Amino acid sequence: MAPLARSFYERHTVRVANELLGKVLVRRLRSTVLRGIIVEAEAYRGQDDPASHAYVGRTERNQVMFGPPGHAYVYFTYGMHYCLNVTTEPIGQAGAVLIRAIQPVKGIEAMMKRRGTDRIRDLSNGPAKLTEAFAVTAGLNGHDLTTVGRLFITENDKPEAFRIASTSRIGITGGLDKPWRFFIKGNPFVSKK
DNA sequence: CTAAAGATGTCCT
DNA sequence: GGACATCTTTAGA
Repeated sequence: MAPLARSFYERHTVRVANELLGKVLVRRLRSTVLRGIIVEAEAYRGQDDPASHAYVGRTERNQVMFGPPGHAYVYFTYGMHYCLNVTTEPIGQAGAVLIRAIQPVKGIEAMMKRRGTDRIRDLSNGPAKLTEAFAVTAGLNGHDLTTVGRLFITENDKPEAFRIASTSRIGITGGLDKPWRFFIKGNPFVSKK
């Protein structure tokens, strides 16, 4: 399956977050390929969004959010965790979608080894968990997701029907009025309860 | 099972 | 110097 085109990402961030649900994240390592279905995502925009890193304007850390759409924005937080976003909106306009949870499909053995657990449900049901399972670190910050490289996103070749639910975003203090967290209803790999 | 606390680096004021 | 888009471990019911 070919990676999603740049035009997919070059739209309103909330719309992209919705449509990323059910898509497949692909991570290519030296001798392994990891695949998983995106089951939870959050939208973060710019000056209109107090919860966003880009709210304060362009800085060294968040500059990827202002760059071209369809790139990975990886940042380090809480002193020990990485989180994976994909950039959205046209160049110059900040936007990113945080991938919060993934349903493992392929390479589960390798994920278990990386995560140090054999409980499938705990492999990638949270933003920092999935980056560890998928070996995503700062080295992938700014990586182009529209080519078949180390990391990209494709359509699911075995799609199943699902319904989308939305709530306020998690772990933030500002922008709680915006229901910009989206997840697949009833999916056991969604974080929280 | 739930609740509480600790770990820990980087960014921004 | 304080806050942080989190997870794990430990203690207790």
